[in-house]
Amino acid sequence: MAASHPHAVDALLEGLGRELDRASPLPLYYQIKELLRERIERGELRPHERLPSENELERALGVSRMTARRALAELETEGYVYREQGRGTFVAEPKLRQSLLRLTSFTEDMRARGLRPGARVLDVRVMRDERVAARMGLEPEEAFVRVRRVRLADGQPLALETAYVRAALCPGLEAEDLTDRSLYQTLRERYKLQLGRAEQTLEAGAATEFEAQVLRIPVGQPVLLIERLTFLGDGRTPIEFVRSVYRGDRYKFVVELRR
Amino acid sequence: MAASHPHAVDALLEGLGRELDRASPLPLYYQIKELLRERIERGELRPHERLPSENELERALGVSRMTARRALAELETEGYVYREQGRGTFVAEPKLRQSLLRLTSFTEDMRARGLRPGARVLDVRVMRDERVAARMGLEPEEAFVRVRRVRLADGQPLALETAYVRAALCPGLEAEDLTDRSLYQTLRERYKLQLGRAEQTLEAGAATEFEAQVLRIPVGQPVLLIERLTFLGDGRTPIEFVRSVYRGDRYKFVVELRR
DNA sequence: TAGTGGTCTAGACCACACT
DNA sequence: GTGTGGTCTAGACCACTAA
Repeated sequence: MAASHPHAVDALLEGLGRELDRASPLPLYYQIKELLRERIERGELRPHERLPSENELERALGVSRMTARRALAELETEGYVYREQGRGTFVAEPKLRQSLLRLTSFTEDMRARGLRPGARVLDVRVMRDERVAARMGLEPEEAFVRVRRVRLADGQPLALETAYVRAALCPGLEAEDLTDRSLYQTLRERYKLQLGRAEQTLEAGAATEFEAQVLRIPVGQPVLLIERLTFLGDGRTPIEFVRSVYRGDRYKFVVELRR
Repeated sequence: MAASHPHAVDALLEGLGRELDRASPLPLYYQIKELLRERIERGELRPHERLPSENELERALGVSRMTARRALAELETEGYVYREQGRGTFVAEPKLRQSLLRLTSFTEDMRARGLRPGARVLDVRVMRDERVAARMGLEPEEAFVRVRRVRLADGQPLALETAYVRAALCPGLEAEDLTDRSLYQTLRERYKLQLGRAEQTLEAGAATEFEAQVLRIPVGQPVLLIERLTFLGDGRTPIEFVRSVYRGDRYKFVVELRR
């Protein structure tokens, strides 16, 4: 009984016991995992607070140790908790969870960095592009809305962004004003398009004359080239291909890798 | 007995049985997983080829089903195999494996790309570095083993890699020959250090004189700078800080973003 | 019907941390 | 010493797939 709040775990276990549904088709380990995850995300369990041990879950919920163990082990691989042999299972820092690879828009990315996002539209047109279509696994005749914008951070040019969005999935997008607006937010709110996953590549390059002019840097300066192929919620339908050119001196890409 | 090559699985099981070491301190499930993973990465098991079933592993290796199961289940979460109820366990497409965001060594990264990894050691020393220590959240007096290597892909220089490993956690590392050897594998197998997660940043830069000479490119050419802070399995104990400089014309970083 | 993976139980021994 | 997580065993029943 080493916890600072002796009754905290007991109260938690009681709640879990009430919510666990043995008649449900959902596996027991999954139900336990989800119940714990909800409490962590709602902040009812604070970072570094101890979760029930395998033994406590076993007794309180009437499940075997392997079932309790699986719930805790999956929470660990998903980054919600960390486990220490001989000590227990504890809620992980939210920072670590957030920095997991999430599909974010430029707007969200800048806000997370404490910068004011912006966008200046250079060009919007409906067009075809065989290479982009091939990259997305589509027919060469596929029509795209191409949106070319300068992305700003606190008013300063940070990136040149060229997005190719499938015209068939968002009719009329070319008429939208995308100045200082998130494209992803527009797709979500106006066209009800839920984004799922994206395949992204990053490489180093040197600024071309056009890029240098737009980004206000000398020709040949290092730039970070980022290409992203985004899919809808089903994980298979491509929706957009984006090529972005970031100033190398002002932008750093951050990822969190696991296992 | 539905396999197209009825004896393929039998031969595989025989090999596994010989390599499994019950006296090893490494867990059985881990050994089985690694042996299968090696065969997949070496291409001995082709995509969509069936792996031994849990039952077959159980009988051939003399382990319990849960142990065999855990090896296969972890291969699944790591993207190496897919499992279908009632059918079996099969080797996944390499493309899907690569795009998953995993904490991989240079060695694993190159193998996944179908290239032969290598390493030429430039310098190994035990030293202090206040800035690196601060970056890792350690006392300024902390001692590191600094390993500076040229990383090769198919024999060609691809990156300059400088790793700072905490000397206290791997005594004698400076005496190891890390030529053409994975540092992570050495940490895992010789020092029993399990890596957990890593925080990584990527940015674009221009090659310095030294980097250009080592990578055999002109000074000022674009390079991809990757810094990685790696933690042990507990997710909180820092173990190494690595700064890598990749040739911009030959290396592309791939990530898969979700949600 | 036989084989597969998915879930679950009820034990066991171990290394490790705390006190 | 007690409690924790890490590994492992030897069973069980189920849903699903394929012959």
